Amino acid sequence: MDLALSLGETPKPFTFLDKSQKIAGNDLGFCMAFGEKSAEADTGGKVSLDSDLPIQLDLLPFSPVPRNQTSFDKLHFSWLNENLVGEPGNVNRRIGGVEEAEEAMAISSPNSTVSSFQMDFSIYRNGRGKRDFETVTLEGDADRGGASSRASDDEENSMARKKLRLTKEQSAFLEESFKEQSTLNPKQKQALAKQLNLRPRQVEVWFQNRRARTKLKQTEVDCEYLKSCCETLTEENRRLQKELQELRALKASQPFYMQPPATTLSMCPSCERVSTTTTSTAAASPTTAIASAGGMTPSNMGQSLANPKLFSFSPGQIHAQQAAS
DNA sequence: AGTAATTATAGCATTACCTCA
DNA sequence: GATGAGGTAATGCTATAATTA
Repeated sequence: MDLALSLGETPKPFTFLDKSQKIAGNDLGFCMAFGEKSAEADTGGKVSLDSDLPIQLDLLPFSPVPRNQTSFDKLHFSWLNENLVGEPGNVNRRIGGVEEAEEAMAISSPNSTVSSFQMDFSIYRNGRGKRDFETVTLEGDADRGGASSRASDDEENSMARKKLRLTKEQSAFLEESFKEQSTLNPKQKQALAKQLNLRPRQVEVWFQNRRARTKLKQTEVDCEYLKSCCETLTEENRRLQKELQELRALKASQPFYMQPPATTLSMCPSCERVSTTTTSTAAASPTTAIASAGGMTPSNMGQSLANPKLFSFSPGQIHAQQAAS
């Protein structure tokens, strides 16, 4: 049994003879052809495909990509740069005129069973040619985001939660898009989904997960930075304690040595330079001195480490100031 | 103008699936 | 072949903002 699928305004005759060339080519995903044996649709809307059923899926590209382009760095994410509906934090759901028609095509009406159902056809193979996940999902459920864009309860019950694996090309394309913009407005999402032959919800989820990964990575980096700061300060504290001990020992051995007045360090908020004021009470410890120099208490020093600006003077500076006084 | 309802989306935590050692 | 760990797609929930009636 041959099954031909054509998604687009101008269905073209299916030329299965061309499929190998189309697959072999590097043009991304607007025409997919697979040699499979048979298709059985179950009531859940899934179709499992066997090995020699010829299927061609033609999709009209949202923004045409030249056929001779072979690397993603040549791709233009024109849709990312357009002044499209909806800014982050200002989601515009009003679509008018041509855009509305276009959107209506992309977002199919849940009630329409004829022209507006969205077909999501996904066949993925891993590197060894093994079939990872194959479904053909016929869904009248448009992407809405949130619960209603997910499979209906019936579909949910009838089909187990399958995990698709994005192809390398899809992942790379999504990565490139993410580099340009970490969030998508609805139209960009639609366009990307169309280009990658994914459901908009999948694109949305991918971006959400990608943002989460980025944040996690950043947290790890921050953690490492704070750790190194902590180590540096611990080492510096150790050094200053040692120095203090030496000074005390020196003082004990030379009781008639002129004792300098105790100093308190303070930082000028404008120039961020450390200045000293002579007081009658000595700083309890070098750590206290450092903390007071930054307008901090030792207990909140840790928080300030995250912001180097707040702790932008080196212990050496303090030392020099003390020596100068 | 103020308000409640609706809708879309982001963030987050978690689950479930898949791959690989 | 079984298994555990890690990666990640998907889900569920909450909070927030924009829009509409």
